[in-house]
Amino acid sequence: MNEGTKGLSVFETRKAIIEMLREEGVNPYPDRFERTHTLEEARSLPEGTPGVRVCGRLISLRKMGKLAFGHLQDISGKVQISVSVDSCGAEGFERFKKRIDIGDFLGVAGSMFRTRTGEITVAVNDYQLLGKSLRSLPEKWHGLQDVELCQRKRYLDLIMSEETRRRFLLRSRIVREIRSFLELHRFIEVETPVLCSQYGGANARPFITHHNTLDIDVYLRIAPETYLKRLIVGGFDRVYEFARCFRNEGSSPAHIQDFTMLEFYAAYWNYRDNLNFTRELLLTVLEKATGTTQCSFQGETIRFENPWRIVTFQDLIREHSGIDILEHPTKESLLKACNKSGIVLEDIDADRAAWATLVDSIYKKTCRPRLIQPTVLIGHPRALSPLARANDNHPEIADRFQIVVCGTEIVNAYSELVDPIDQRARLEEQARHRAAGDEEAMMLDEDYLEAMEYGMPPISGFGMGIDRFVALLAGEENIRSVVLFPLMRPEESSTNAV
RNA sequence: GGGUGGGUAGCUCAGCUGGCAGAGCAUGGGACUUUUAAUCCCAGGGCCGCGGGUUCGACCCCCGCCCCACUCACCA
Repeated sequence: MNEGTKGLSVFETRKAIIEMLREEGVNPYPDRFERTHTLEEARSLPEGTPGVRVCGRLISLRKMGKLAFGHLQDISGKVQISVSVDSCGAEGFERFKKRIDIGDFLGVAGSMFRTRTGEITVAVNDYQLLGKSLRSLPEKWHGLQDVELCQRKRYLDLIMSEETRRRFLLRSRIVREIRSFLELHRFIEVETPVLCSQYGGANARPFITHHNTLDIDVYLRIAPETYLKRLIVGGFDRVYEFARCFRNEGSSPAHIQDFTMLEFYAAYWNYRDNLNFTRELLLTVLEKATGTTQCSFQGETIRFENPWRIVTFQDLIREHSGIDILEHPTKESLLKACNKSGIVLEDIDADRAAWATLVDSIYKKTCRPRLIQPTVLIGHPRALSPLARANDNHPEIADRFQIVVCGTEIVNAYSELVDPIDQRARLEEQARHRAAGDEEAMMLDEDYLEAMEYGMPPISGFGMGIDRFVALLAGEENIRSVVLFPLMRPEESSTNAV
């Protein structure tokens, strides 16, 4: 067909075709195409509809002597096209066969008809190349199977996999519905710094970089919390942010270093108000984004509409390990109880770990993996929550809740600590942990403390891992499956190219 | 970081006891006016992840390294 291209690679062959096109006066990369319908819209047009102009990527092609069928694909769907000697003329058909390849972007004009096998199809009487492809697409039947390739070349995964397209469209829809629910409830969307001279709001190690002009090291935020609370001080009494956060720590199916966290803060609410709101938020978003308030995970049906079990740390740990943490108020006593119950806490530095750290690790070890249905966990030790308000009646615990689904924390929320003097004392405590070598302990943020000293109303805040939430609703076990371009080590070829 | 599995053509995958590197899709040539994993005939395409070693001979065995997935540990 294309004389003189025998033995060349696909890439070289296609480049040769581009040269031929240019010689023929055809621009292989034109600047626009007038489209009348998306492909999904075209599919529902009645037979005989004339003047249909659609476009997309040609993803399959079946050529015969005087007739060819293929499918165009766009984000809405696919539609079959037919190009023939009858509809495009002998010359037009020959040029189609010689110059158009699978993978090309193509615009066609024609009318709708139904084939013998009943498929609605565009009978093309004119076509235009809209973007020449130089590489062959992955195998049409299996698509991209290599997980590494799917992540490195997500665009190919998206071209080849309907399931992948649906997954990322779901993510967009979830974010849209969350935003719309918050807007409906008068929350104001804001953007706070990603590059910070102080980091806080969570216990995690940050990424550090350098600001050349100011000649200071700066951190990528690990959470937006203290900035959002400064805004409450400033009078924005309901704020939220979809915050890209960065934590320089290990990766796992549930952890990625560059992730998205939704945080919102509402003045005049306590954590109970927040829990009621959160339930409404999640049920509404689920219903609107997925059409149901259930999802399925590892063969289990997760029913969000059922009443969520509310359980304290103390009761939950007692239930799963037999240990009553309040009967063991010192770490020595608690460690002894663990040994007696046969709970092995490897990698816990028994000398350095505080009582609260032990509690947390007993919970993660014995309880969290078994919390499959949505569970509201309350009664966290105050020491685990340096920015949370202590309970008025039980000052050793925090007014805080977490929502755990499928063994994963989805939501973390509390009544915020708004007392600047108490906050200073707690951050000083954290600073002592830092000095003792705990890299994840929070920094003492004078600027934040000063903001608090101007006065804060009652506040309740909320944080949710968007990637985890989406993965849950998409039935994915690895959050990388719902991140378009997860960070990976660069390939050799791309490092050499520099 | 530890453990397990994987890396072979652009893609999806075979590859026997260590004995010439294979198929399908894709690509090039030919036939074909209702195909849809089109079909039929022919052809081209390989740093078997990288580097050592053992061997007459290594995709295969041994050692080291790189990348990916899962898993354990820390973190959401």
